[in-house]
Amino acid sequence: MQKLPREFYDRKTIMVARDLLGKLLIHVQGGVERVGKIVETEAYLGPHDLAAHSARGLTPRTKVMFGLPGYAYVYFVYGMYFCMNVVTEREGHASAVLLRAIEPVKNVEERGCGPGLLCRAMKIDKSLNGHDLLSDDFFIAAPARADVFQMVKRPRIGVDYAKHWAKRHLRFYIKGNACVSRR
DNA sequence: TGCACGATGAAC
DNA sequence: TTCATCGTGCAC
Repeated sequence: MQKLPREFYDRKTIMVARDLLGKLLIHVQGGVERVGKIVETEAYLGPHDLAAHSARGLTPRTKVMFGLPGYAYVYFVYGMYFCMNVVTEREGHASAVLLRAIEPVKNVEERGCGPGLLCRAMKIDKSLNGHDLLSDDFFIAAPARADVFQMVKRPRIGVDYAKHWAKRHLRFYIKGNACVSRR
């Protein structure tokens, strides 16, 4: 299991979003190592992308998105869920990849289908906002044996307000995966 | 200082 | 289609 290097994140956001499929998200908390396989992602390209939070500019909330690649951007939505992103590209580019679903691999008791449930299952909350994903307690790694799969591209979920940006196929998932069979 | 609205999920 | 629930951003 190889931890992804900084250079992995310092690339085109769409490439990062595609390449994150099949990778392992690891969160070690209180001596418990939880592992989930990433099966669905969405790319948010930067301030010019009207669906991205960074389109609102640099604010206390989006600060992490404007920072270095390879850091976690965790935010609170709808008064009850957390969503986790991975910051991509150079500092100031303000782009990120939203992790939308994981498949439980180890020590994950709940299903992680959907960005809110993913965070709940992996015990990810606001305290991990701005956390370096090259750390030893919260990171992403390539599995020892990469599985073969087909990738599907679709429009992103819940961003209808973003005009033409809502139509672009910036959502990626592993074909046939149980988590993303609907919508 | 107030308020409309979410990168959601579950129920109906 | 509706609702739970509250932080964020922007209007005033």
